Amino acid sequence: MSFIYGNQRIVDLIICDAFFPTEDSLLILKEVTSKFDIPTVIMSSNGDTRTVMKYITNGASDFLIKPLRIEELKNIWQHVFRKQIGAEHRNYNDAQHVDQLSYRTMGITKVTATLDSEIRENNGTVTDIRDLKKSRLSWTMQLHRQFIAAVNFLGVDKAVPKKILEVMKVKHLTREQVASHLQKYRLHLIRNSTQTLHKDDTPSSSSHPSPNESSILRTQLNSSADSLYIDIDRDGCMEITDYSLPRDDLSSGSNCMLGERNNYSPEGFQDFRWDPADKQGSETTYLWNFEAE
DNA sequence: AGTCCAATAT
DNA sequence: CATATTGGAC
Repeated sequence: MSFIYGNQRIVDLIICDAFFPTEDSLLILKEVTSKFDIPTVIMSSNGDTRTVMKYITNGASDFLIKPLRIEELKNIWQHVFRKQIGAEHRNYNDAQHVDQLSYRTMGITKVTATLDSEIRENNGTVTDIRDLKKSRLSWTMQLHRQFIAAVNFLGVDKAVPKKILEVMKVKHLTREQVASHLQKYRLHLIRNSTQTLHKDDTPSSSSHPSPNESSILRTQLNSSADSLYIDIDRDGCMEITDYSLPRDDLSSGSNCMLGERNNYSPEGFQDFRWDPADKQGSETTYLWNFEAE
């Protein structure tokens, strides 16, 4: 509170844990809202309605449930902006205005760290954190399933990134991402095909082919690649799903399917069951099968 | 030090 | 578009 009193002019937003160690966060919230009208965001691991209501009715601008995803923090500047609209009743369509506000909000981390007003100095320097840490699309089982369905729909030989993208109908998915996945998918097709075609060969060459061997096998395969047959996904799932992607600007990132890091098993695509030899015989349906004609 | 794999470069 | 390489997380 002493910091806020001393820096009220440069504090755009307050983020306060509900279980502040030494002070009652509710008291802080009440005092801030009564004296300063600084947007205050409360966060807590406890998100039950009564708790949230308690803080909202006492003036909290938002209530965030921990653990937080970066997507949830990304848009908290809106509370600062909303306050500005109410106070000034102008400029709310000015994109540059928004940028300035969000940049100032981004500086808060620095303020709390240094207890200093270095925000201005940062103004020209602050870069969007998305520029620093680009997230990667996580090909979840379901997304992969849709990918497979699209590929099978088009036919393996006709399945190219652009067409796959059209068939999949997944918002914000880029052609490049599909192309990358397709590349890996084909690689696994080839790998497994060579294993099957040479299953009677010496086990050493098929299980751990040398670089030379694999490239030879691969060229042999390329000629017959068109004859590879791939089963269509059993449920033919073509659900339309909205997957959020790195540069997406969702106001609520709660359903964001983009993981910070994918959760593939060490075996690579085992989670996708690329491997037809997967032996979990029960209800497991192979996403695809193939056979050399 | 090495693997994995989406992103990026060619 | 296909293929090769990179780079960041593990």
